[in-house]
Formats: sequence, structure tokens, C-alpha cells
Amino acid sequence: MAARGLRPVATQEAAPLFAALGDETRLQLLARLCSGGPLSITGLSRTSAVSRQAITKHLDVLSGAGLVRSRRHGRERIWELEPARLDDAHQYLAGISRQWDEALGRLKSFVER
Amino acid sequence: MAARGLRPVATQEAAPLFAALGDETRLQLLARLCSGGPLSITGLSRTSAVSRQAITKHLDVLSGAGLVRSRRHGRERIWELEPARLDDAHQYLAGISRQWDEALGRLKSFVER
DNA sequence: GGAAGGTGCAACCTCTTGGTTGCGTTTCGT
DNA sequence: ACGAAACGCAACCAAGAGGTTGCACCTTCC
Repeated sequence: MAARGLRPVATQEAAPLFAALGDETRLQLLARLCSGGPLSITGLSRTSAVSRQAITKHLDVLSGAGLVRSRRHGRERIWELEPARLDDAHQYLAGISRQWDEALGRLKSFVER
Repeated sequence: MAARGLRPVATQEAAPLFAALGDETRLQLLARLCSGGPLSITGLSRTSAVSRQAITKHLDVLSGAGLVRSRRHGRERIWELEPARLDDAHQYLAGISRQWDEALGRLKSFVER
């Protein structure tokens, strides 16, 4: 439980979050987990161009950022999305956008005076 | 003008966008440009721990992702925020979140039947 | 029990990244 | 005109990221 509620996300924890999102293969993994539901490693690497071990590494990165979670099921490891962290990144960007709009508003009212 | 309106942002162009956001120094630069308004390179590097050239590289990365823009003003180069790209990243995350909620909704209604 | 499927682990390689230093060039101020 | 400020460019370096191959280990299924 790294972040919850309405507490603003700090840049210190937002950076590794965005870094985990900053790879096309990982974004495709997220998209696949998102639309297709939980999947095993082999299931995820079946549609990908890179090897199974590369997929494992990417999943570890996503897991380290708290974006996905895994559980064992027999000889398979099933991965699924962790939507709370997506919201964290979401809120961080929203915070910057809001701050920028406020800055523009202040500038505008300053010019008008 | 890489993205505008309500067109969904593709993973192919979202990845380098998030990659540019995935560094703490760059996030701090954005935050400073956001709250403090347009600033020169030296002005930005004054509060940072790393060298001016490192700041220049980071600004180039942000510029390459379309997140900031610069203009010459005498012997200075002034950098300012480009809020449209922030919205792109914002909308991409919103799209994933929405898709995930829909998937959960489908799963729920399937289980209940 | 034995073969096949699904993972985990480790070594290795290459290219990128973030950072530095050094130096040359343009512009401002006096 | 001349020193100082702001910047651009290039070389260089260490560390990390992304990828691969090879092999061992545990389940599952017949």
C-alpha cells in the first residue's frame, strides 16, 4: 500500500512509476492484461516478439513498480493488473496539469490588472 | 501537433512519452517550469544538483517527447511547458483504467449469471 | 515412471543513459 | 572594446537496460 486516498503523489515515487511505463513492450503487456484478463508468462509471451525470459524481466519491472501482481497456480505463474498504481500515475499528471492551469490563470489576471 | 482532440493515444507513441517522464530530475524540471513559469537553462540548473550540461540533455529529452518547448531570447534559451503532451499521457492512462473497469464489470456480470 | 510443458536462475553481450569535463562561440554590460 | 555570462558541441566514462542462450527444476498428463 504505497499510495492511497487523495494524498498527492511525490515526484520521488512517480519517476520509477513512469519509468516502468516507458517501454513499449511493457505497455503492450499491460494492455493485454487489461483486455484479456490474468495470464501466464507463456501466455503473455505467445503474442510477443521477444523471448519468454525477456517477458519475465519486463513483468518483474512492472511488479517492482507495483503495476502488476502475480500468484502461483500449479506450474504456472498468473499475472494480473494492479489498478491502484495506475491511478497514482494518473493523479500525478492531473496534479501537474492543474498546477499549470493555475499558473496560467495567475498570469492572465496579472496581465489584466 | 502529434496528438489532439479525443483520438486515443497509441502505445507506440505513449511509451517514449512515459520514458521521458520516468526520471526524477526531469520531473523536477517539469515541476519547476510548471510552478515557476518559463526559465532559462542556467536558471533551471541553479537549483539542481547536476551540471548545466546535464540539465541541457534532460531538456532535450523532454523536448524530444514534446513536453517542453524553447525559444531564444538574446543569449538565453527560455524553456516552457507544453501542456498538450501531458494530456496525451493523461488520456492514455485514463483509457487503460477505463478498459480495466469494463473488464471487471464484464467478469462480475458473468459470475452473477 | 517418463516425457513434455512452464518457470527460475545465471552468464553473457550490446546499446543506451545519465553524468562529467573541456573548450569554443555568441551576447550582454560597462 | 573587453571581461563575464549563457550557451553549444564533443569526447569520454560508468552503470544500467533490454535481450539472448543454456540449463536445471517442478508440475502435469498418459
